[in-house]
Amino acid sequence: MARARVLLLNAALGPLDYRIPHGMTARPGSIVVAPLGPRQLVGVVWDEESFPDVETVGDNRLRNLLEVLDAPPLPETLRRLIEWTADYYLAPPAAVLRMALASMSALEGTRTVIEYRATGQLPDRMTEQRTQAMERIGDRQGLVRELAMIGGVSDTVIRGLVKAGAFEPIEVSVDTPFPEPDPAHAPPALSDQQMAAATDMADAVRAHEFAPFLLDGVTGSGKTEVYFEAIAAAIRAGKQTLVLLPEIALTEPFLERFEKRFGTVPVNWHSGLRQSERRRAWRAIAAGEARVVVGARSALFLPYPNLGLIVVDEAHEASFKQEEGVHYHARDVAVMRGLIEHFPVVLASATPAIETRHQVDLGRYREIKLPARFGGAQMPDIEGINLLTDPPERGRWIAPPLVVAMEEVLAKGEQSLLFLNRRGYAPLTLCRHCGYRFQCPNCTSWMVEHRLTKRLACHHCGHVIPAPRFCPECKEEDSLVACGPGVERIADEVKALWPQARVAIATSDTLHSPARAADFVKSVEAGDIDIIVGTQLITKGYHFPNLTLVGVIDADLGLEGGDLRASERTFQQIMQVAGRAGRGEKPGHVFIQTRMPDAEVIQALIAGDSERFYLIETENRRRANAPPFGRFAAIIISSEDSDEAAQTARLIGKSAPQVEGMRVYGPAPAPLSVLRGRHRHRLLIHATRQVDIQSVIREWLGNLVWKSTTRVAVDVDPYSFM
DNA sequence: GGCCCTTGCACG
DNA sequence: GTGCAAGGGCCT
Repeated sequence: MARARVLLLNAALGPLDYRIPHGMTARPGSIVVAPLGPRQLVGVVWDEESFPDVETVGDNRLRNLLEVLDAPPLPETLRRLIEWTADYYLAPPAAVLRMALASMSALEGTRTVIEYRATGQLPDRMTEQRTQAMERIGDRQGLVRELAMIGGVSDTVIRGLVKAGAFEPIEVSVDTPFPEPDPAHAPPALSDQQMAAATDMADAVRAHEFAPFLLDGVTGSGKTEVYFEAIAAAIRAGKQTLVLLPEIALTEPFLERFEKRFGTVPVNWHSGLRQSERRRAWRAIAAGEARVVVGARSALFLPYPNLGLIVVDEAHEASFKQEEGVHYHARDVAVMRGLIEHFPVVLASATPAIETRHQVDLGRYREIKLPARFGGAQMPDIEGINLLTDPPERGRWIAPPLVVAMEEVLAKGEQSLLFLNRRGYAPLTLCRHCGYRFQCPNCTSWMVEHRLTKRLACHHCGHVIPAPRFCPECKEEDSLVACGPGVERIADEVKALWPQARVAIATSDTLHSPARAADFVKSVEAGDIDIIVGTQLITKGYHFPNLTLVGVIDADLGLEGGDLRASERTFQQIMQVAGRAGRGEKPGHVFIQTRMPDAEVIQALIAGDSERFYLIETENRRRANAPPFGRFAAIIISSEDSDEAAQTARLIGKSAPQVEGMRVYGPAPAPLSVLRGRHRHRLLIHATRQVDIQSVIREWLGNLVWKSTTRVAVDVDPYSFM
């Protein structure tokens, strides 16, 4: 009898065995519908040998599979990638599988609609309406609704014409094919070095072999142009390419550049797609018809049958690490996909992660360094402003030297950018009278004032309240004060200093849609903006030739958390934002405001010496046995019930195994001790590379039981320690 | 005795 | 995840 082991889309469930009924063809990878109790679930037929520990049940207990869905089976290599990801990140395989089957409607098979077009035959009876409709429509084809619109008549007129034989129905797939990018559309003129780099990558694409690259070069050195040539090689070789971007805000400029080079935009994949767009993209990807896909990290697990290249742009970005559900790092899984499927993976970054640099040092990744173009933009001068000796006035945040520099730039008709990685007006609101502080009811965090929308908002759970007029505690009016700066407050300060200056705020609040982002870019390019105040959103991707001054309002902000990547993150962020200055003909200047002018990061930034920073930081990591030399994992226990969470945390802490080379810290209440109404506790596990940390944790937690209302999540290679 | 709510477990 | 059956408490 034919059996199938099926991984169902249910994270709580391991693989289950089913009978393949007579006449049904189902093999590993087939996407099927299976009965589970009274319900029906989608799943994928899996390889028998993948789960040796699963107990097999007798034939008599098997139920029949109900259906094989009309979608291409999941490729064998993708099944291996799903297993690896589940194993490495200690996640249920079904939770990883869900990311591959990211569109339920795409699994329902080809969907068609009926469109109509003129037959050339005239109806027996003509009316004024019919004549008008037929004239206006001509030989166009469309849905009844569309044709009625074009013809300027009602649906009934069109239906009458169909009945009379003047229009005929045509069955059309709702999923119209995507246009194919043309590698010969507009090849760029590359420098010798760029050409050599592009050739290296293209060779690897054609050789069909695993080859990780670090494509390293300052902003403006042409990284995109170079990897575009690798993409061109993949298209010519009939392979699919995936380009991963760290955030949706960067897709718009990317699409534009891509279209200039290849004559059409690539297939776009992100969480904001509508169901119909998602379905169309998924089917094109799974059919191998989508040649180039650009997307957020969730595009990584889609079932490309024929992937030949992955590019991870801005590969150092922490947003590639997923912090919910399956805690995977898209950069690392991308490299694994390249290894399993034998193709090159390009990590592009002007400020590579320490982990990535280390792989280069070990000889595992090939580094391709692009020098800045001769005669082109150069890295700007970087200067520190010591806030201890040169402070701004009370209640102001722009120090006098920066004010002077901005004044000059403004007078020359050039543009400035002030960088502060804090949305809103002020991060904390308190009552001067009684000391009350506005805190989120669901999270351990302050409510951030947004003066533009007249609200207070929690940046963790999205809770908002209207801006209060009096203190809810002591009822005193006019007693509320804003503490600390956000970008809106900096913008106010700018307006107070230069009332005539045109100021734009660039954050995810103001540039929430691609259209808004495009408008913003246009108005800056057109010279309609003098001063931009922005968060990390504007640290990458954009290129404004007339922008010659960058001011970092608070360089110490990123160092406050004190986690292991604080220095690195600060360095990368400030290098990225500094790269916005002087990208055209004119030289740029960068001012970094700091209370710690002697900190290594700040010194390295001012010296413009990234090599020195990498050396020092790598050495610090080596000494602390931090990644990439040692490893971390976190166990996060959360529950709506505070005692229950604490109790489970203690239980897990008490049961910690003694392992050579491994230390367990905690449990302790998480820094964000309440998040979205759940009380959280954390344990941190620090181990040497020799420890098989996943196996240890699997065994450790596998022996314990806790209430089903308590969630225990494992974060392997954590980026957030909150 | 009957009813409701909570809890635990199976689901192939 | 969800449906169901078992167990315990409490009302009639």
